[in-house]
Amino acid sequence: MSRTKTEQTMSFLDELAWRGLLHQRTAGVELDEHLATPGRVAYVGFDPTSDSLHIGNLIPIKLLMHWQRAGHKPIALMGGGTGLIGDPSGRDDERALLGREQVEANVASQRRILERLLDFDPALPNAAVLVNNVDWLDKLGFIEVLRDVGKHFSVNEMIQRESIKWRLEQREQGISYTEFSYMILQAYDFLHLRRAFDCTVQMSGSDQYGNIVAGMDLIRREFGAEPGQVFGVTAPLVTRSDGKKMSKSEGSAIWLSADTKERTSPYAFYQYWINLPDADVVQWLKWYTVLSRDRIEALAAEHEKAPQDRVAQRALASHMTEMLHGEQELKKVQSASQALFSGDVRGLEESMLEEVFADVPHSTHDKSLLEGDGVSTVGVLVQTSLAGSKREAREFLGNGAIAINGTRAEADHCLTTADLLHAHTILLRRGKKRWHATRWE
RNA sequence: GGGCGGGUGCCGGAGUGGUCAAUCGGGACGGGCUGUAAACCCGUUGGCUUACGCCUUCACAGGUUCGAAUCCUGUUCCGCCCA
Repeated sequence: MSRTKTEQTMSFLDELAWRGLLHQRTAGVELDEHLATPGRVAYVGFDPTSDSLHIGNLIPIKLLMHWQRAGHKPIALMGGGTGLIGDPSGRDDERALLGREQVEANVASQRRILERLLDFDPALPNAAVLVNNVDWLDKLGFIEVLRDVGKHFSVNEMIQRESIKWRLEQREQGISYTEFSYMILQAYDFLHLRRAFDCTVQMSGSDQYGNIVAGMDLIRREFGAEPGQVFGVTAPLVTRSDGKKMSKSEGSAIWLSADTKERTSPYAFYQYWINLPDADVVQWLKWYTVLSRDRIEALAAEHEKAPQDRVAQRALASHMTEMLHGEQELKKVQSASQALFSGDVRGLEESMLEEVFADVPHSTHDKSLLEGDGVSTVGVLVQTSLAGSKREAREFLGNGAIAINGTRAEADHCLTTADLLHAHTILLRRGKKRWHATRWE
C-alpha cells in the first residue's frame, strides 16, 4: 500500500473528523496532547462470530489504518475468548454459544483479511499487532476474576446499561449470567492491553461506547487517575441514502474475502461499489478509502460536474477492490466488467471470456444437451439460480429480462449449440446486470 | 394461578363459512426512462403447468360441514390485566 506525505500531515483526529469517521471521543485536549507523541497504542476488537468480515466491519478497521498512518501502533484484538461468551449489545436474544473450534477457525480466517489492511512488518516501529484474547481470558481463574475485577464493577451500574437493561425488561428472553459478564471481560481486555502493551486508546463503532467506558473505569481504578488516563474513540454508524442496509446487496452481505465460506467474489465486490448511488459516493470515498484529501476533493468536484461519468464510483470501486483483493484481481474484474457492460460480448476473445467466466457466477453443464433442438432456457435459468422457479423463469423470459450472450432472448428460446461462444460458453444475463456464465462440456 | 386479546404470505396488516392463493401498504424482483445513479411510471411477488387446470399454504393436532383462514375441541406460543 502506498502512502504519501500529505496524508500524514493531518493529525489522526483531524483526519477522522474530516472523513466523518469521528463520532465520540473521551476527554478533550488531553487526547490531542496524548496523540501528539507518535507511537501511541490503540486497539479495536473484532468479534469472530463469522469466518469473514463484511464492509461494515471495515469502518473500525479504518480507524486502525488511519491510526497507523498517523505514526501510532495499532492492535487488532480478536475476540477468541469473548467470542465464546457472546456480546449482548444490540441483541434482543441470547446468542447460541459458538464452539471453540469454530471460533478458532474464524479468528484465523479474519486474521488473513486484517493482514491485507494493516502493516504487520516487524521492522516498523509502529508495526501492527494481532492478539487473541483467548490467550489471557482462558487463563483467568474464576475466584481471581471475582476478587480482582468483579469488585470494581457495580451491578447497580451494570444493569443501567442499555444493552443489559433492555434484556432485563424482556420478560421472555432475559439474559444469562454468561452474557451479563461479557462487559467485564471486555473491560478486562483493555486493562490487559494497557499492562502488556501500554495501550491507552480503545476504538470501535459507536455501539461499543459503553464497553469502552467500562474498560476505562477499570483501568482508572487499577492504576489511579493520573497514570491510568486512557481514552476512547468511536466511529459513527454508516448509512446509505437509499436506506438499504449499508453492507448488503440484494439481501446478502458484502464480505471482504473471496476465499471463505461467507464470501463475495471480487467481481461482485467491485460491482457493489460501482453501483453506489450518487448521493453517497463522496462520503463513501471519505469513509472507506485511504485516498488523500486532495484526491477525494478532486474526485468530488468531477463528480459534481459530470455525475453521469461516474468517475467517483469508478475510483471508489477500483480502490476498494485493489485494497482487499489486490491489483491482479482488480484488473481481471475491471476487464470483465468492461466486457460485460459494453454490450457486445459475442465479440470477446476466448481468453477474455475465460477471465469473465472466472469472475462472475458460473456453472458447468452437459454439452450433449445442446444438440438438436437444444435444452429449454427455463430449466437452465433455474439451475443457475438466475430464477427461483420455473414459473419465475418464464416470467423473466416473458418480460424480456433474460439475455443470452448479451441479446434479449425470445420467450420460447431453447439453448442450442448455435448459442455457444468459442464452443464452450454461453453467457446469461437477468435484468440489467446480473450475469451468469455457463460452460458446456 | 385467574381474566382477556391474539398467532395469516419476506415484513406490517385486512379478511370472520363458499366468489380466498387470500384486499392493502412496505420490501424484493423485473420492465421503461437514464449514467451499471437517484426520483418517477408500469408489472410480478406459494409451487407445477404454453393454456384449461392441478397441488400445498392462513401457529399445531383433531372435529363439525357439501364446503373452513373463517365454527368447535385440545395443544402450543405471544401480548395485556388481576393475583
